[in-house]
Amino acid sequence: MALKYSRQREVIKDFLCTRKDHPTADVVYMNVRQQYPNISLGTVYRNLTLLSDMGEIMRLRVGDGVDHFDADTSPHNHFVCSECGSVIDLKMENIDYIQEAAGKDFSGRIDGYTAYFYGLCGSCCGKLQS
Amino acid sequence: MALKYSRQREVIKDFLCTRKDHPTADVVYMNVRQQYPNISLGTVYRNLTLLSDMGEIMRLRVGDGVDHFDADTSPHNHFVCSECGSVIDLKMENIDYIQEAAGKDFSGRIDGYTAYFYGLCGSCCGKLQS
DNA sequence: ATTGGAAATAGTAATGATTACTAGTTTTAC
DNA sequence: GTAAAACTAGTAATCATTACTATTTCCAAT
Repeated sequence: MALKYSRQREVIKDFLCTRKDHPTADVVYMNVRQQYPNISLGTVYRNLTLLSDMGEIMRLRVGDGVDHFDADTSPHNHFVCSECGSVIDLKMENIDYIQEAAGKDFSGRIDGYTAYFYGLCGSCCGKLQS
Repeated sequence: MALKYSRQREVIKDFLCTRKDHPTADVVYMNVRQQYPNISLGTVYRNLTLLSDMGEIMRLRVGDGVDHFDADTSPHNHFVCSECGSVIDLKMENIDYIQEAAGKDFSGRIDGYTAYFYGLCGSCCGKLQS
């Protein structure tokens, strides 16, 4: 009996599945509280960690000091806007080749990688052309 | 007169140049205090930020919750050991092509990327084979 | 060389994301 | 039904980093 059902965890997972913008724990908390008014922030954090440990969701450390979460666990890369901070999915060819490249002259074992691209998102790009 | 000389900044930069292990602000603080006993942690943080803003050093956000700093500003990639947490330089071919790949089907502007590889370093790899 | 003011410093307090703790509640295997 | 294990809400603690403040240092112009 490793894992027990919890309504809170279900609601958190369900909410995350409706979003494609990689919300932070705090954003998840704010939203989930609409349907589940007295859920605790600690519960949100614990379940997000649990779900990502189980591989049901992904934790994104994009380098802005706050963890983001993604219900889409299929392999894909992310873009982070330097202006507005939004985290966006990238549609691009597979680049797993870089993992091979990294392992060529390395004495340890490489299990994976994370790649984040940054710059200006489409919306911020337009705004700054005035 | 934008930037003024400071002995503290010089000592911090000099120390960082002697290290290839990408120390954290706290490690820099501990070590610099040997030659400069009453330097403040805030001064270390402020100068590390200043130096990286000027492009003299690099700030590495490897996703372990602590910033690491690197005096080597030439383009290269990093490996993070999942076991011991050490951050190691990788000797590998240039992979800037992934930035082109990311920009192909993207409406914004891509200015750069960060790629971190993870797994077991050579030393931890050996220890876990018992 | 003196000096005025901008930039830097030490020391400390504040911030903010995340984790830990605790007493009580829910789930579930028997 | 029941008991143990897992979970929860609420709160306190942690820890990296930033902000604040009174004082000191650097340096360009006199």
